[in-house]
Amino acid sequence: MQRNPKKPIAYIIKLLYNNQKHGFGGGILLTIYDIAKAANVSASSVSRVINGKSGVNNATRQKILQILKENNYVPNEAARILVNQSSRLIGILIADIRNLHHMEGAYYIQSEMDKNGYNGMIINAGYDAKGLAHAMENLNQRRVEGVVLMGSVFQNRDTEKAVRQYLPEIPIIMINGQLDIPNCYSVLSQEKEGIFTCVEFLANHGRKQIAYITNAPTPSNLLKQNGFSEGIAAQRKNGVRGWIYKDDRDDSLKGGYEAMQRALLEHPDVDAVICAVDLLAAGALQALLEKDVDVPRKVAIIGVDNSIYGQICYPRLTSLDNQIFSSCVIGAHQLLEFLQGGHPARCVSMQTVLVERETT
Amino acid sequence: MQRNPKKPIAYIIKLLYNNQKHGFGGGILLTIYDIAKAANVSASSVSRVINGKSGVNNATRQKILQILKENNYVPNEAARILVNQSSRLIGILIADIRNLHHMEGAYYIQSEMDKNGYNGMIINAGYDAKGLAHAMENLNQRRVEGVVLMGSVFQNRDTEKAVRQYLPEIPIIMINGQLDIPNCYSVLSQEKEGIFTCVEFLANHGRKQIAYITNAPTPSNLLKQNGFSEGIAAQRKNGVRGWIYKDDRDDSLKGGYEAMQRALLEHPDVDAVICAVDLLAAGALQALLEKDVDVPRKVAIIGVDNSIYGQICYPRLTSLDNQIFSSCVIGAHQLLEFLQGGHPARCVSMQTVLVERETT
DNA sequence: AATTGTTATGAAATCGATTGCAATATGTTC
DNA sequence: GAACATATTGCAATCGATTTCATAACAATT
Repeated sequence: MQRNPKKPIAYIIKLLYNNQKHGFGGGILLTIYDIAKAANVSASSVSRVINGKSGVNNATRQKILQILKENNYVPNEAARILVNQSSRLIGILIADIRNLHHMEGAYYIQSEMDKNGYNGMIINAGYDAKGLAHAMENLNQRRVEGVVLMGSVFQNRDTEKAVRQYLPEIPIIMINGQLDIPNCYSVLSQEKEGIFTCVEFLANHGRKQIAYITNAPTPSNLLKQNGFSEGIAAQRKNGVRGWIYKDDRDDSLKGGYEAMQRALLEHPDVDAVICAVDLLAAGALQALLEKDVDVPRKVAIIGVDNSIYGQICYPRLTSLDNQIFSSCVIGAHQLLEFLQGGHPARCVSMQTVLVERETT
Repeated sequence: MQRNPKKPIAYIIKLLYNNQKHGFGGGILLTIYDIAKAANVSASSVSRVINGKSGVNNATRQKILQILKENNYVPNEAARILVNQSSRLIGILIADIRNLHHMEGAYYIQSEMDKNGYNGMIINAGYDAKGLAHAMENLNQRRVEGVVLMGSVFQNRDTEKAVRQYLPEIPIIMINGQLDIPNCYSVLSQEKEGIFTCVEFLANHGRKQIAYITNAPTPSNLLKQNGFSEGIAAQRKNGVRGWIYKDDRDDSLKGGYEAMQRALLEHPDVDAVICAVDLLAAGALQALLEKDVDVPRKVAIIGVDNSIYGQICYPRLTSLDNQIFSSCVIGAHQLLEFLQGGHPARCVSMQTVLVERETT
């Protein structure tokens, strides 16, 4: 073992000349000037080395490189952003970051952007216009170069207004929704068609009395509901009937539970249920199990999202997968293409997939 | 309605003098110089108004205020960070942002910091040392003023090394874990004691053959496991026996399921199961239901975290609540106290609470 | 009217990194 | 050895905001 390990040169310098010009302030965070002084060169050369640019003698470069490493130099991002006029930061807006499905999306977006040298900042925007505006102002302040809106909750006038006010000219990617503003690109999940085929699927398996349970009337939920109505209409000739139950509360699990109770009361012969999200379906399942209704023999259930929630249920939930992974990867690539000066597709549609498990 | 709404003054100026000194570059983002020019004052005065400082004539202040508002001015955060030598940013490190329990913690931390004028940046660090170091370098680059480590996965030498290397001097808050470095504060959940009392609880309800299912050997999981062992030891006099099952895979649901199957095979008389996390318990419950074992009559189950997962299960899961909400609020306040120059408690312990539902 | 005190205002330096341009040093060719 | 080309290097301006200090303007006091 070495007795007297070499002390970082610039660190010592930092301690000695503690009140000179250029970055000898408090703390032990070094600036390129500290490094330059230690290497007996100018800050320009240090900068060139850091950024891997040519125009530095190889011997000098190696020396600077070593001092950078020895002293664990990390550039000041704020200074870089300021001079480069580019933050390489994008915002990922989520109404509630405790929503598992949306965080999964954020994860994919973030890792995709990361691979391309961008940082993704996850922001909890909340559900109201005020929180949204506040979040967008924050993102503007940070000079983000793009924003991803996660989920159709953001498809509304308030968002359009806030975007126009705080983030004009910046590319917006919307996962599962559309906004009528310039530079907005979107990935849409064909949930309406998906629910339509769910009805078809159930009808083909002999189900005739189908309930549909939905919660907050987000654009996505309204689309799905339409898909249900149209699906029922298409199956009417086969004697299929349908009813819609709404329960617009925060707790979807309880919402599904109580909606199902109502459905059983009003239509005891119901033999299938489609729920707008898995959590509603989990609640509905509980209501059925509580009444000792045989699932799927007597009543079939289908949820949406193909989330872990459905796999926790027992019997395990059949669910319509809206391909959040693919949607987000595509969304991230739309954004990257735009940032690189290209012209991404305005809107990409994703087919849904019915994942059959034990409740159908 | 007004016919000719006043065009924002500074915006027009921006368009006219598009290549002057000071901030007339591309885009339509205004600088204080733009505002200053529009108001016929100096940038100093604009800055003073923006920051609500005294030393500006009231008439001038009102004029500047109006122009700021009209033009939707938002300050450049990078420039502010640079000159103020303060980012008012903290990092929230999470191994996997798709982990619901940890994101819930992040949510509480973020909103608590938000109330106090700090921004919380959520970073997905991954489970390996390389990802961790990368995350910390990133946070250093952004000059964060504090870091919250979410969960005991970060209680290890790699983290200590990475902190020392990239974030020396910066306060670290660890939720449910401890680190042997300066300026590290922590909130510990007394999970060991909690599991101990779970064993006691089960024994008091006449359970004699208790299985314990655990997954990845994180410090928290090891503690809980010790709590189980000690609990069993304490109940041995009452004829209670216990067995530990480990299943160290990514998919906890499946892990719990298969561990339970093994337990049933090796010890058919098992009459209670404690699982290190709710998701394991959900899997274990499925294995029991599949074998038509009566829960809780024949076998009782207890999980840990009191998460939504447990409420999706049917019967609904009894779970040991480790008070993530309170832990995070306390952690955030430790951080805030430190940042305000105070001396927060080095370590706060949180009592756990057994939330009884239908599996006991 | 002269002096002092107070308020309002702007010029200039600063934060840390990048980069165009000028200056210097080195190498090449005839 | 002179003229020219090329490779290194550093100075200084720049990004946008904040803040100190000096000056100007004005009111109050004797």
